[in-house]
Amino acid sequence: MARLTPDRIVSAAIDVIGEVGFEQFSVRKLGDALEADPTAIYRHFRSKDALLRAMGDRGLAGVTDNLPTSSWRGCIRELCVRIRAANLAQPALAALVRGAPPRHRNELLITETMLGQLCAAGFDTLTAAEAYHAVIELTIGSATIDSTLASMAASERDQTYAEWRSDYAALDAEAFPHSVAMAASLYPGTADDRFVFALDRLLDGLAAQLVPRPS
Amino acid sequence: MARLTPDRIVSAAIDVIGEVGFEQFSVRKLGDALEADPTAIYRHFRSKDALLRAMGDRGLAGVTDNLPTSSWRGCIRELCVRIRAANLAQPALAALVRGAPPRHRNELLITETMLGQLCAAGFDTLTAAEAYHAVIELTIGSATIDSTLASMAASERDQTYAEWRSDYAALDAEAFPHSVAMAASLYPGTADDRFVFALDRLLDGLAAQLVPRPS
DNA sequence: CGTTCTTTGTCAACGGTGTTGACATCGTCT
DNA sequence: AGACGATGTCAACACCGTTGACAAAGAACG
Repeated sequence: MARLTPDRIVSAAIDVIGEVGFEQFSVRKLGDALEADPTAIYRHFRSKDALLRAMGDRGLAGVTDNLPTSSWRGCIRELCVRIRAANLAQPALAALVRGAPPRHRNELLITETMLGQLCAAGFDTLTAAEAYHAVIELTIGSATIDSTLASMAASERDQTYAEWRSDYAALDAEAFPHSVAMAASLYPGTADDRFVFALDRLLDGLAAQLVPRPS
Repeated sequence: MARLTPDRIVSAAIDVIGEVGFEQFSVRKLGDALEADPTAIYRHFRSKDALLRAMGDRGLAGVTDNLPTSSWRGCIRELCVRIRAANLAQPALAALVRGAPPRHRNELLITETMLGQLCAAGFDTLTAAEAYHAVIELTIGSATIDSTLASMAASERDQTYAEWRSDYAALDAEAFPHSVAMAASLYPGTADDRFVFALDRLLDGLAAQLVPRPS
């Protein structure tokens, strides 16, 4: 068997997570997949956390490449959609949000791109910073929330949504009139659709900040 | 020692988490704090997850009481600020967002309140559902991201922010011009301030959806 | 009252986890 | 050839959530 390398370990870890899910991912299972002793991984990563971090960084590779630059809104929108997709594809990324945020190269590229677009759009420094944080919080936060459901099979996911809707529908109609009435309409479209709707509304609100001062 | 009750267990669990932190919280330590066998907890909660859920719901108690009803925006805004505060005070809450359906009473009250406000404001059913999900994702997601920093002491937190800003300032000015230039302006105000800014912009965008059809 | 039956606490144990230290191996460089 | 550092292997530690068997303690009922 070929030698162990950080790259090979990260690739295998992504595969294993894809098979057994993030919750069930363990160093021992990773060792099995690599056909190597689990503890050999610690020769290449100081801890499981460091491994997850490296996986996250790989997931963000290329996320700022070839973005549409015709409008700041379109650029940021596309970038956020990609970040979300990367997060959902790599549960390790979403899980890392809770710990101290690692400042890797790809994340820095995201920040640079967004700040550049916002400044070019005409936001003053303070508002640009606020807008950057607003967009990032929505994107990362939403991805964190949706990451577990995103890792489920489509049929299983649909069934979960159906269960939740019927939970709302089964509530006491007097105490929860709106919940019962709207039960069938909750969780509309896909989670991606709902995120894009929220993002577009946020961008609407940010764009409105721009209007009062047309320079 | 008095009998074990769900209430007593939840209270003790909150104390233990306050002492040892959420990551180090375990059923065994909870058993020690209760001076009871750890497995006795399973007579009152089906799993550790169910216990955490109950803790989360207690943190949300009263969150929908006495909300300002003069405007739907003001009401939802205040409600979201309270939800965020509850999440930051209870790390268990923030950790639970992973695929947890809102089954508990206080969570249901939140949903009911928001849906009622949005319907009363004039949103059609679909848009109200989308708006609800948008606001909730921003609020919960943002709280999840900020929960780790929120658990730090103020001085330590400020130092962390200062470190991050100097990280940005120390970047290569050619590759990351905007990051370097805006380093001092990043993370403006408090995390709460930044959340409220994002929430207000999202509500701006949602309100704009309302205008085109004044009925 | 006695006798069931259900609830609750205790104990031991299972199978899992991340991680460490000692030991063996192997490639490389002097 | 010999030394040495990097890498893989193995056993073990200290935990973890959870389960099943068993005992005590009430509650329900004839």
